[in-house]
Amino acid sequence: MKLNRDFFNRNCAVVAHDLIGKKLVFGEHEGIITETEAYRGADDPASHAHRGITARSAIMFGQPGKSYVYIIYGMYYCLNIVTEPEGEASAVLLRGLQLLTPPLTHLNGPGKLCRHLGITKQHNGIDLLSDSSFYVTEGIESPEVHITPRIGIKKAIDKPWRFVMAL
DNA sequence: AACAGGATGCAA
DNA sequence: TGCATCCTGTTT
Repeated sequence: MKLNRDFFNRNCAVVAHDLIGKKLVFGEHEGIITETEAYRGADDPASHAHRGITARSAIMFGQPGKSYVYIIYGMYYCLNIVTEPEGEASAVLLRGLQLLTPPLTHLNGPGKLCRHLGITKQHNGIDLLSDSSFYVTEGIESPEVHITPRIGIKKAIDKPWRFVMAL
């Protein structure tokens, strides 16, 4: 059962928490989401949307349930899902995936995740609610979730907005 | 522990 | 035009 718009139309930290254990489908690839991070807008210095709308960050202000793909350090793609009502900048970064399709490995890190799935900038702005091959469905019933500060950033490292599924 | 690789956006 | 950045693989 595909997650509906209301699931993403909530506070990004709540969505990031609830996405743990859900199943991501991307073409032939399927996997359980094991690690996420929440990013907000003006109140979050670590977010691309911190300084307002730019060509890159505009999607974060848009409709919840859409994909946000950006290039980091010039070579890796990172996959996010837009959350909160239109006009409220926020997104959830997908950092970890337990593959259900070969090679059944655990993808650790947003760059590796996108590289394996074949996600590129052409997958930016896709509506996961209306796409037939790129979406999120129910997965594990009640996974145990660990909450920690976000990693890989230098600002706002105090906010506990990283969510990891317990093994 | 340091760094290369190199798109993007901001300050200058 | 310069510099920092939501990363990763390779080399000290």
